[in-house]
Order: sequence, then C-alpha cells, then structure tokens
Amino acid sequence: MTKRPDKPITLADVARRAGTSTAVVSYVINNGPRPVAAATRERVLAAAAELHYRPNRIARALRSRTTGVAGLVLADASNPYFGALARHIEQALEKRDRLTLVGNAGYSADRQRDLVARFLAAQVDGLVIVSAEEGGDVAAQAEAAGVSAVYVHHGPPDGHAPVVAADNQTAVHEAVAHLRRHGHRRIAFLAGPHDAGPVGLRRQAWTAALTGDPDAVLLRCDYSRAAADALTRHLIAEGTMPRALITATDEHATGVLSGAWACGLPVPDRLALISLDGTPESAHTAPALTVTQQPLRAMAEQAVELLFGDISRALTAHAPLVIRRSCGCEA
Amino acid sequence: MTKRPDKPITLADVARRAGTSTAVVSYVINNGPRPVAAATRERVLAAAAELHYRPNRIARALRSRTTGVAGLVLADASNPYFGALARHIEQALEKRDRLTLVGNAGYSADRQRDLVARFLAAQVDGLVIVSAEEGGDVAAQAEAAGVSAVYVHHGPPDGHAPVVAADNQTAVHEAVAHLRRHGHRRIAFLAGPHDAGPVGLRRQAWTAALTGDPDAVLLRCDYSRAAADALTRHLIAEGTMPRALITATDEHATGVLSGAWACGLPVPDRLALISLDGTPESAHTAPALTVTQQPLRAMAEQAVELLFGDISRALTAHAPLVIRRSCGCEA
DNA sequence: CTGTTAGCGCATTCAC
DNA sequence: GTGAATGCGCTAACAG
Repeated sequence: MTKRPDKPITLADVARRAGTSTAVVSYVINNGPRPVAAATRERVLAAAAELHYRPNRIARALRSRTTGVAGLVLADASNPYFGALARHIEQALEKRDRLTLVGNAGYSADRQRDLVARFLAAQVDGLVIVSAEEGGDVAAQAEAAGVSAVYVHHGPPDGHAPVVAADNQTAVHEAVAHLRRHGHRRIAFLAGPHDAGPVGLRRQAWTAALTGDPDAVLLRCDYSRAAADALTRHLIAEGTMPRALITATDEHATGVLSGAWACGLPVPDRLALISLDGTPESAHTAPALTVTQQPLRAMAEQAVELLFGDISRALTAHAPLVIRRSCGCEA
Repeated sequence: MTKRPDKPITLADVARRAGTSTAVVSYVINNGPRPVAAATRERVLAAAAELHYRPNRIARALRSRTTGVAGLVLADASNPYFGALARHIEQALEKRDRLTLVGNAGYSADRQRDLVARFLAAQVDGLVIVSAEEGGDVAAQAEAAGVSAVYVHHGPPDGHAPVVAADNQTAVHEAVAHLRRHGHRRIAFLAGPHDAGPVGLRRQAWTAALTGDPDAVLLRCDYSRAAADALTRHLIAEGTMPRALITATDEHATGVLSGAWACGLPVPDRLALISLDGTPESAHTAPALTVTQQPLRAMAEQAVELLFGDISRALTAHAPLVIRRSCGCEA
C-alpha cells in the first residue's frame, strides 16, 4: 500500500463538502469580516476538520498583500552575541504571530544589500537588521519598497529608521569607574580593527573617560576569539600586557582569557578585565566575566514593537554593570 | 515633497512599457522556458531596469508551487553548537538559492510540531530539523504534506527521513583511549538528565568502552553551562570530583571549566577533560578544550544536499580528536 | 518567435 | 445571511 501524498485541500474543497460557497468558508476561517450563522459555521468547521484543511499562506499573502513573515538580517549567527539576539527576536516575532526569514550577511555591505533585496522580493512585512559596523542604509532600501525596518545594535549614522541599542557611553563609564575603584589608573581598551559602529562609540567613551591619562593604551584586533587570544599572547611575551583592560566585546574577552591562561598570567590577579556585551555565556567563563550587561530580550522586544506595534521611537537601553570575578572582586 | 511609496511594479507594467505581452517578459526574466528574440529581449530588459522591476516571489510561488524557501527548526539558536550548525545550514541553503525560515522549538515536542505546521502552511520546499532529543517524528508530518525533510544531529528512533549525524561511537572511543594514554583508569562521563538522542548514544559508547571499570562514575545534569558549573562546584566541595572526565557537550565542558576555576581546581593538572561536540569556541577556552570535532559545515552541506540534491543516503560523519590542552597534553 | 489566456488559492465586492 | 464573480502577480498551455 503506497501512501498517496495527499494533495492539498483548498477552500473550495471545504466549501463543497459543507455545501456552501468559498466565501462563507473564508468568513468562518478568519472570523470575519462578516458574520456567519451558527449552524453553517458548524458545518464548515466540521468539514474543514474532516478534510484536515490547512490554509495556504502563499495564496492568502498574494491576495491580502501581507505575508506574516519578517526578515532578520544578521552579521553572523555563530557569534553568541548575535545568536542570543536572534533567538530573542525570533521569539518576539512569534509572539506577534510572524514567521522569521533569516540570513547571515557576514560583515559585507554587498551581501547585506543583496539579502535585503531577496527578503523584499519575498514580500516580508518588516525587516530587523542586526548588523555590525559596515553596511549602508539598507533600511532606506526597504522603505523605498514600502516596508518598515528597524536596526538593532547598530544603525548607520545618517539613517532614518529607528535604532535599538544599548547606552554604550554610560556602560563604558561605569566600567572605567569600577576599575578605578579597584585602584587601577592605567586602563587599556581592546577595540575592533577600526572605529565604527557601537564599538567605535565605546572606544570614544573610553577616551573621554580617560582624560586623566593621555598615555592610556588602545589595543585593536579583529572581532574574534582567535585574534584576541593571539594578541594577548603576543603582549604577554613582549612584556607589555596592561594590568587593567576593558574589552569591547565578549568574544574579545573570551580570547583574552584563553591567551592569558595559556601564558600563565592569572586573571584577575595580574589582569583585571571587564567586557562590554554581557552575553549569557560571560557568566560561565574561567574566571566569570564582569560585564556591562545589555538587556538583549528587552531590546529584541522593543525592536519588533517598533515594527509592528504602537511605539515609534527607540529608547536606548541601559546596560548595568554585573560584577563577577574577572575585575578582581570576590563575587 | 512627500516621497510616494512607489507602488510595486508588476510584469504587466513592464510588458506595457516594452510593448510586448506579459508572457514574453516572464520568459526573459526567467531565461526560459522559451527563447526570445534578442531585440525584444533588450527592450524588455531596458523596460524592467527603468521601472526597477522586482519579481514578486509570492505570486511566483502560488503559480509554480515552489517557494524557494526552506524551513529550519532548531532547538535553541543561542546554544553555540546549534548556532554554528544553523549558520552553516543557512549558507548551504543560500548556495542552492533558497531562503531560510527559522524557528526555535526550545526543547518541547509540542512547539516543534507547531512550528513545522506553520512552516508547512508557508509552503516551504523542504525542512531541516536540528532537534535535541525530544520531539516526535515531525518529518512524517512533513512527508504527509509532500515536502521532504532531513534530520541533523538527531533523528527519532523509528523515523524514515534521513539523519545526518556524527559517529558518536568512534568519537567516544577515541576520547577514552586518549585519556587512557594519559594514564587515567577511572574516566567519568557527564551526560544529560536522561539517556536520549545523541547524548544517550555517547553515554552508551562510554559504558561499552569502560567494561574494564564497572565503577566508572556517571554524572548527569541539564544541558547548560550553569548546571555543569554548579555540579562541578558541588563535587569539588564534596571531594568526589573525578580526575578524568568526558563531557557530552561543549556547554557542559565550559561549565565544568568555570566551576573548576572558581574552586581553584587546576585543569588539566587535577582534572583531565575532553568534550564531544567540538564547536569553534572550544579552541579558545581557558584552558583550550581537547575535543572530538564534528564537521559541522560538511554535515550542513550534506543535509541540504539530501533535501535538494542528488544524494539520498546520509553518511555518518567522523569526528576526529583534536588535541589541545584540557586533556593534559602540552599542545 | 510572440501574443492571449486560464488559472494557482484565497479574500472580498457585488448582487441576491 | 449567503453565493457568484473578480483579481492579487505570475507561469505555462494554447494559439497564431
């Protein structure tokens, strides 16, 4: 006995079975826009159930010009910061009964633009863009097509679309202040390869906070554990490793921890460390990282609220200092 | 001057502008299925460019009964193992010119089933299921609707859909053998809360490999860094921490590292550790983890090959031992 | 080689 | 309260 791949049931099938028209079936399936007599309603529901009717969202989308799908463009889902954000965004979208079309743009503006074009062709109802520093104003692309877009984590300098981001300024100041309370006066900063996006802001805030120390060391490396690991080993070998360090991202911090361990440099005893993302993983490194913790879930929820809800302006989120072990506290 | 939200350009618009029929426009846009005279072709292309024509994939999908979208159901994108897998799957799908609809099912069978139903309603062309241990045979659900599905990492025991997974058996044996080479005879194992899925297989392989030591310690905790961290602290406080340990997942290993650090237990000197996932992050922990490394990219590619390509049977992938520091080697 | 036309499955307007 | 009919944008079968 071969199982015949049940050919899809349509509205018309249900209508025929229930002895009504397709219009009536549509009304009961969607609870409107017009009322249906209770008796007919029952018949329709019964017929639909018996036939295992499943509305075809594609057909519905073509007709109603709304797909119930949102696009999520990500720099890199395998980076835990973006990964956690992605999960929360997907969840928030689901709460609003939207499906999520996802794409990784890497760190290329071209790929980002291309991805957005494809999402637009797929008629997404809205776009959430979680990009790293690079990439033009793709939200403008979307708006030209009549679909709204929101940036999370980072938006282009001259963009018109709302940006949901953490308060980098305050976060950095709190980190610096805390390290000072530990008695540190030379506080280094590990940034990305160049100043741009949120990390650029963080770097600037650090510079501003350190007017007292014009010789403060600025370190730079790629956004990867491997790069931070290698840099750390290099600095330790050279004898120029700072005693207090703020890393721009948790990936950086993790790499630093790994490099320091490999060289036998104890953290926090010989290196006090604070990181600025505050991903969930930062709580379970060795040692646990003191971080400024971004409210990722709240940010995700605000983003989809901005897209499909009532609010229209983004609030920058406070990233409170979470004290653990890497700064030198006994937490 | 208000920017009028350019109302979408349709095939008909282009046809009118080019002075041809919609059919011809369709043929040049899709390069087929019928040839078009070079001259007409040029006119059409010009018209399309001037109007900034963008094909509407929804309409195309309704007509051609193929959406160019695949569904990816994930247990939890914020788990690095699944996150990395997701990224590779998305990439492989893109290579085949498919968009990715993603959803997190958590660890609930109900949510998984629901997600699959929604994807099916969205008329996905195929389904990749990266589930944890729980969840019925959702691939059967898909097949009943005529769409093919593939499991990655784990498939139900009695399932009919192909399963792309690593060779857990061999991986565990290699890990045990390596720890023995280090002189360890009591080799503990940290598994999930109960035996199921791939971790269940790993646990069994460990038991099989340790017939020489009937007293080998089996540890269990939830799949989270936090749980492994807490368990480790508890065991150390109790004085029952093993000297050699294989963890079922990298999340477990990371938690163990964190807990051990917090209690001042040196790894690898007082605890030799090998983990079994081999996520990219395992290379930059403190200390770096010795792992059996699953070929995530290859697995992802095989999965989409299975869905949309020629091959029809899944090969289980070898997860080679990657020696780093946590086992006690000087790597 | 090109034009005309009939639906894909559904929501909705118009008649009743 | 209900049914018939129209069309969303596109592809493909059918004419020329």
